[in-house]
Amino acid sequence: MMGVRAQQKEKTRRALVDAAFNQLSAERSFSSLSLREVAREANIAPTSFYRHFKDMNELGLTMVDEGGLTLRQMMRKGRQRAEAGGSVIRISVDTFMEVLESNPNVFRILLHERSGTSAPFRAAVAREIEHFISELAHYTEATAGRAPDFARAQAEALVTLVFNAGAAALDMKRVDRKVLADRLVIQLRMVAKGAEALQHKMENR
Amino acid sequence: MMGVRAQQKEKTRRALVDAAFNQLSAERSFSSLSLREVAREANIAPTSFYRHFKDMNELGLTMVDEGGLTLRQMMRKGRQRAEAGGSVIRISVDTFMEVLESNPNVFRILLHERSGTSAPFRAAVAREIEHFISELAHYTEATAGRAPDFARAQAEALVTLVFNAGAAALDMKRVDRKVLADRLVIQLRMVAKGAEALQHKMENR
DNA sequence: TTTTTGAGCGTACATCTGTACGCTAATTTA
DNA sequence: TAAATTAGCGTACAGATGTACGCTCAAAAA
Repeated sequence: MMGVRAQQKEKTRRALVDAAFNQLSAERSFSSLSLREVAREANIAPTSFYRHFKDMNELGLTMVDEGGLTLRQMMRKGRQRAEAGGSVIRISVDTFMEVLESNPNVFRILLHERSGTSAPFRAAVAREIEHFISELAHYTEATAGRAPDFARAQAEALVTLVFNAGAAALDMKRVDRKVLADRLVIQLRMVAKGAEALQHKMENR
Repeated sequence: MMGVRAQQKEKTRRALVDAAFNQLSAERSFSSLSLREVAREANIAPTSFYRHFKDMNELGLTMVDEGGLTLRQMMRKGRQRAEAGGSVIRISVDTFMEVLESNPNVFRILLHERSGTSAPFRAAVAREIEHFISELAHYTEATAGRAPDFARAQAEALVTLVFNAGAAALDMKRVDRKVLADRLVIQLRMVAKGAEALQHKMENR
């Protein structure tokens, strides 16, 4: 059981993380936030920040980990919906777009730091994306009977296309997102179809 | 004919652009450069910067435009090589990897500002990428007989995969790049094959 | 009860930033 | 030749940043 003191500390820590997430937007990346800004938004003195994080990097990495987890949990929930029947691709895309709409800033930090200037950040984001890829590769291997290497390449392509579309969607209004989602579905089908065709070609030799 | 004075001005302007390009690296993005840093590297006083650019944004947009142009020119040269025969996909990928290796910073600014915090930057990068996509869509339409909408979706997927691989390649050593390039070729073939299959499916209905 | 711990604060400082302003000196124009 | 233009510089300033240091005072440990 947590003492009064530890509870309060956790509360402040959350306030810091939330403050940072809330300050993210299309015009504001994590790396452009200053320690003082985050502290201000969380209503603590700048120097108190250090009671919770060594520096801004540590806060950022926490956010990436937390964000990746959130995203994966939501996508997994969506996949359960797909098990009821219907196009897996379609349902996954729709789920993804919903996640994007309700947690844009979680996606933003992953998206932006993926091509950021800090190697640890890039590695952390890569790790999160890797989770998506390997979950998907495993799924494809099992249900479509792909060879492991092939399943991997296919999954990577699928995730790349989805992430990229997500980035584009962030800037868009709902109507345009719909068009984007439809096009994305077509592109994902291209990859799926093509992977199948290539696999057959290799087997019949 | 340019007077002595205009020549000198152009030279200094170039020094600024080059200074900025040279300061880019995996650890340093354009948006993290300060006006003073760039001026220092170009050996002019900070305040002289304003004789050439309104602010850092104007310099950055110049770099994006210039970079996009460079990239397209190099890719076009590569495409001529492909006309001699061989796999278009393979040759294009190899060309791209060579371009990447000889102009990493040109690619870096496009890559990073694509998901940056400045709307004008994002728009400028999107414009450059759009050039790649429409050149490719036109090519696919002509040589593979795709329907326009389909060719567009396909080209978009191809370019997305290539750019994404490029981003990954920036961090890698030569050996790993080779593995990456091979996988990229497979992914691009998936898209090409799949687009073909989907197109046939639509025609036979 | 007494002692120790530690979250949060306020002050302070060195460093860096963008840019306003006015000058110089060389080129260009008249 | 005389006048106008302008690239580049030096000085100066206000604002923001990260963080060192020492204090307080409530909670936890002894």
